[in-house]
Amino acid sequence: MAMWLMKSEPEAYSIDDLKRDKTTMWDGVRNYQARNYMRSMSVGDKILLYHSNCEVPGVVGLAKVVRTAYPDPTQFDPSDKHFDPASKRDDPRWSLVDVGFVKKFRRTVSLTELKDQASRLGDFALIRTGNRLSVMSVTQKQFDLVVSMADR
DNA sequence: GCCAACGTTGGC
DNA sequence: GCCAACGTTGGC
Repeated sequence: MAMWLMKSEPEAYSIDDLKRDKTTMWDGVRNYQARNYMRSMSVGDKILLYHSNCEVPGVVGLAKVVRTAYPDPTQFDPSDKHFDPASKRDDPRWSLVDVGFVKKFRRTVSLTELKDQASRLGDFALIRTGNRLSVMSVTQKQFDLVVSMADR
């Protein structure tokens, strides 16, 4: 089983929205590496949910993969913000997975705290400078450390 | 709102 | 295939 970290802007879609919806299509990802990660996901893979572009950026809870990758319908919708006119229906460019709510942490594990733990986290994509990936893989050790930080 | 660090696009 | 211009991400 693999583990991942996925970002969202809470103003667009927050962990509270996911808690309400139970599951959601993780649509709108328009980055090839992030897309490739989603295509490699399996049902049951664990996800650290991260809030970006907000007052306290950080990991806010856990989710899981509930459906493996399939074409992102928003790429074909001209009225959608993420419409991609270059994507063909018989060869869709963008994929998504369905994500299910698992739990919301009692507190946010902030980006600042994660940077403070950089030496224990090892090579963690999230805290590499200039990283803008919205989907990244994490190791079991990194996953467990973040979860233990949330319990403090 | 600023801006650094990217990724993508398109002319050549 | 190079690379400048442009658009986006996301912390601060």
